[in-house]
Amino acid sequence: MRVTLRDIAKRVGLSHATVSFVLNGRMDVSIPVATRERVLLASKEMGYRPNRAAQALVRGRTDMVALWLPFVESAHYARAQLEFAMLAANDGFELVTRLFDFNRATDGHAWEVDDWPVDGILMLDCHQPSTAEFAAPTGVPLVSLGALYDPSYDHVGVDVAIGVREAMAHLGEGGCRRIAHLTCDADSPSEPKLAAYLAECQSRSLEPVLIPTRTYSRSSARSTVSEYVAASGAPDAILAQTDELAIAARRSLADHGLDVPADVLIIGCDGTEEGEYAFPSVTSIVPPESEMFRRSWEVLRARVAAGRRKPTEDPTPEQVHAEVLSARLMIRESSVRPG
Amino acid sequence: MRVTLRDIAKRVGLSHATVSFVLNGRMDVSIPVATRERVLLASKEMGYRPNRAAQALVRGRTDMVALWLPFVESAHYARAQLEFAMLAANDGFELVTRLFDFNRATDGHAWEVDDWPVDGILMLDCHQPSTAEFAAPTGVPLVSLGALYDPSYDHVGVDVAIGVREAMAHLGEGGCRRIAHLTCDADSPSEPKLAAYLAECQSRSLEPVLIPTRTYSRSSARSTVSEYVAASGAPDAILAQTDELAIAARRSLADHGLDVPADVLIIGCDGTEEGEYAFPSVTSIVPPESEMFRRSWEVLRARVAAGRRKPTEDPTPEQVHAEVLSARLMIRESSVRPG
DNA sequence: TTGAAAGCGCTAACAT
DNA sequence: ATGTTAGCGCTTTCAA
Repeated sequence: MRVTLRDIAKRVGLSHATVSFVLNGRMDVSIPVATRERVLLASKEMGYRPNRAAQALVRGRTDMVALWLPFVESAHYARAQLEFAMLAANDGFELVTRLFDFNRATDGHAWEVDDWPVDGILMLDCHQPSTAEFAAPTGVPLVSLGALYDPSYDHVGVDVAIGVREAMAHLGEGGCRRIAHLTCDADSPSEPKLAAYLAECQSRSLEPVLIPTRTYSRSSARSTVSEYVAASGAPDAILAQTDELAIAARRSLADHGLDVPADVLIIGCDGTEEGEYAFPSVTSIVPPESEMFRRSWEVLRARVAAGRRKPTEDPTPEQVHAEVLSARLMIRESSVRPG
Repeated sequence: MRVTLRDIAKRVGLSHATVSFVLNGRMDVSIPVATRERVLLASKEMGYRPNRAAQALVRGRTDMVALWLPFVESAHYARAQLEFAMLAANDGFELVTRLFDFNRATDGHAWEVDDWPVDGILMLDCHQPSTAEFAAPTGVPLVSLGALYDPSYDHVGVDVAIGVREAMAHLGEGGCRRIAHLTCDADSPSEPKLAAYLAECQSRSLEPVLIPTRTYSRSSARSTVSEYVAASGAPDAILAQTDELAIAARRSLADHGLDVPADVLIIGCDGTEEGEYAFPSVTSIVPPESEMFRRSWEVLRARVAAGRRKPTEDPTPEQVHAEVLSARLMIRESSVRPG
């Protein structure tokens, strides 16, 4: 059986309450240093581990925070997970990653339903009609982040419009007129990259060309691009929704005997290492990842801490933290005509 | 305040115990269908959510399982996480991913210490002296998996030796004599790929050449390979510990004006999509990922379920589940001389 | 300075 | 068929 507070109390001849105070380092209760040390020692010797469930039950919090991610395998999200895991751990929280499968969630399939409660939620690129209804009712602090953020919550968003503008200008300078957008959200005109692309087409008097892929997988993008090229010939350039998609497009073009960047220019998004090390290296619209993660965590941490204050203290009026960073174009080989 | 069992009980005029039985679907207690329905309805109407902490406290389990991963950003691990998240969810468990930072852990820094207890642990590629001491004492069912598995636990390991042999033979047929191994574990002769490589060198009378990179990052591999090539010239082929490292090596060779596969052949490991879509596509030693994940989960699930049986029932003798799958060579462009 | 006792929300044995 | 009751391990008043 596991060591409990009472076991320690018995060993040192104190009440379990006293032991609890000592172990929680509560200096507001005056307990002789000697006693404290005896308790600490015994606790160490007996290998005491607090029962987290019992603590959570009585404290009303779990010291866990959730990271919501789209159900997509991507280096961008893997990176987020690593960074947030460290940030959270530094502040005594454990991070649990939850993959938000929109296709299922929108079925009314109560996805979040059985998960452990968390003290805070980080939502990365999760802004869908269905998202909010899972988060809102719980009253848990929530920070929305990424290019697809929800401005009605605290957010540290990313504005991709600038990056897209730079990309389109860059491609224009490269002599491209027929610039296609490879996207998995062709039917969601509010998707930020798509919206920015369409706006740019308009302002530059270009005909929008959408290549709609069914999923975010490379294989899906490859076949979609392939079909498009077979049917309509290659565009001058492809602006892809992610680096992975851009790389898949590059492969697809190669299947058709077309070279990048000699025949077609390509630009991706997210600034992944995969893109950086690809051949040719992929020009990308890159968000300030680290800053976004760091800022988001700071905001969430503050909210969670505030949630812990006694109701009496300074109930500042609820105000949404609104912060938007910019994604900028990083030019690499895939968008620069050789020679 | 959140709805509790007692609230429901009050509403329907029953005791909270009865409500608990109904909500837990316990058919061994005979309760009229009509009553059951009243309870269920009230529970739904009132939006009842069980308090997970209270349940965990009294049940002695959390319905969470942990996935331990090396603290490395890799598509292979991202994939594992996705698959296990689904498998676990299907059986009513929540998956929490824990990144095992060996460098810190070995400091005696009690890493696992403050995390939530879990009902089971999946350890992927985590076999280090320090690993076991975190897992063993808890008595939690544990399945070790991956190429770096711990045979003293239940395991669904992967034998890379066959794949490495195939790779070396393949390179030999390609006329390679000087085959270098790019690895992050140059000083751990027990690391499976390294061990297999060394054994193959011996049996094929080749001089082993190690290119030891400091971390699993592409940038580290790139500079290490670069230094090696600058100092000793390019080898005939490079066998890399991971696909990511292989791709970094390819970039590094390009930095030196060398082509793959014309000048140098390259083989990676893990069979990632990144490798499949790279230019040239990367020949890889690929483990049967899906099968490994599926089998591991089945083993763990069985152990967890067994842990729940009443002590009286059939205490089968403890026996380690030992299963080892084989990683095989998948030949793609990077290891085939053109023309 | 310390201890007794209540109770967090739930489960499960034991009564009725 | 349903209610009563005793905890699970911990935090936190309130007394002593």
